[in-house]
Amino acid sequence: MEEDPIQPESPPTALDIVRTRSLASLVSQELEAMILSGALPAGERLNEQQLALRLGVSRGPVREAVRGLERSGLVVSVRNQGSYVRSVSATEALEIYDLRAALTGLACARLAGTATPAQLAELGALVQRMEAAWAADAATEYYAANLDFHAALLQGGGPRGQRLYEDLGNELHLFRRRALVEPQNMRESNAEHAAILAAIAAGDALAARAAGEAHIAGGKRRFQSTDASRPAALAQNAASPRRRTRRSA
Amino acid sequence: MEEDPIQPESPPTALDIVRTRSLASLVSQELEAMILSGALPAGERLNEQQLALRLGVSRGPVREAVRGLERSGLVVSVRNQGSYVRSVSATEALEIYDLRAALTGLACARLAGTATPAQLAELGALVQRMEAAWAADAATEYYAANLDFHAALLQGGGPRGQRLYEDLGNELHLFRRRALVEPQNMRESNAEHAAILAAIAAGDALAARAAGEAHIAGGKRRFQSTDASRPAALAQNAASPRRRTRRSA
DNA sequence: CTGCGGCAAACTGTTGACAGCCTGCACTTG
DNA sequence: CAAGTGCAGGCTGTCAACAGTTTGCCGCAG
Repeated sequence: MEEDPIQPESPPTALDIVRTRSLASLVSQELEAMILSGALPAGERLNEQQLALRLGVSRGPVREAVRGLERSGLVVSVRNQGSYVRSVSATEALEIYDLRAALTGLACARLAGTATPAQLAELGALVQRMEAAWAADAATEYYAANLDFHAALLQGGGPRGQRLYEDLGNELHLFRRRALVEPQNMRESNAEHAAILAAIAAGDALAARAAGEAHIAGGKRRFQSTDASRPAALAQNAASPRRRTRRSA
Repeated sequence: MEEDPIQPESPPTALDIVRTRSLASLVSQELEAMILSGALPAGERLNEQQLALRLGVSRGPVREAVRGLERSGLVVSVRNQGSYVRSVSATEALEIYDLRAALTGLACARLAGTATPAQLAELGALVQRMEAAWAADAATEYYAANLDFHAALLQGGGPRGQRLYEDLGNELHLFRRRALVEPQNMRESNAEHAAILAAIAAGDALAARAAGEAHIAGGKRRFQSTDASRPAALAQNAASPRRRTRRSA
């Protein structure tokens, strides 16, 4: 045996990753990270052989990955013309907020009936972490804790809804790299978090749902007031897949 | 020229489809139809070269299509082992019902504020069509009209939510080919349709939302009472991707 | 100077082929 | 007779190459 099957290796950091994940899935993961990090901005053309060369693989896996990303809404493709990082319009962004509100409300309502003490403690710790981040004016820390909080919320709602929520969040990232978290917004947002947690802890499904929806609606409002209504951002982000532009090598 | 570009051919039934759609997208469409029609039942293994041979294409487009279907939740893949039509468990099916309820409620609420007379007329016509189908005991006719009704509902909610709803509906089809529409259920279901329409026509967003959610919840209840709670169906549909089974050609 | 037509480069779409892995059967051995 | 082992077959994962199309540029005519 080349590997001892008895002792469990907790860190999957080995080349047995290669044994379980296909190249296409790894490329997909990498491309998704590139898109969400902004390395591949919205509207950017995806050159297959260039990506293949850069990632050290053939064009086959790249094409498969792109096809998957197309289905998940991060990429749009036109035959014989190429694939482009999807541009999300302002109206689409607003709709996505509504969808996320509905999903969050559902998850909160369910969580109000099924939450374990451990889950409540976890949510409470995250709220405190965000409170501390606000006090320290640590935007990135707040951002991370906020992501965790929402993930924990959705985790209680069900696996399918969780994946849906993540996908929608990714699409939103295409419009604006990161939601602007101003100090005032942080405070307001975290107050809503606390309200959600309180309703869940009280076991009040209706109130939890309303609080969850109100929180996302608040995020939508904050988003609108800072960015979306500006025509500049609108015009910039509503750009359709433009004509191919020859790259100078 | 082999084709006159002046006169607009309303039916796109030509081989210029080949000029706009890639083989991979056509294969994806075909596979999706096969899965939803039951020609490829849940748990079925997808043999790439067999599918390629059957569809008259190479394995490349088939692989790309399968990758897309994997992202949309219809297929699961295991490296070096193959792809399988996804099996949806009973609990997942119930969660999907909840998600669809939230989406439908959202669409109804928005529609209550934005519905045009034409949209209202269309919805009313569909309700009448279903009423007639119920009177004639025409299950398939009712089924089709029901699909149209919900599509029209979601269309008013936004394009993104519509696609989401369709995807979730497809996943539900994986659990049970078609929701059993018994005469009693048809009557009950269509009464809920009428309630939705009334709330939308009245412009009452809250009532419309509640009616929309109640309708899907009713469908979930009807689904549970007829099928899901039966342990047989549960065991059959919860099957995981099983070991490869050699096919006798 | 402007509009048009042809040409060449690049890129996508598709195919066929090769290597590695898993599976299942048959044989051997205790 | 049961359990383990070697072997052949099939299938997936990946790659390299070919054909078709689109695109951008250059030259030419008006």
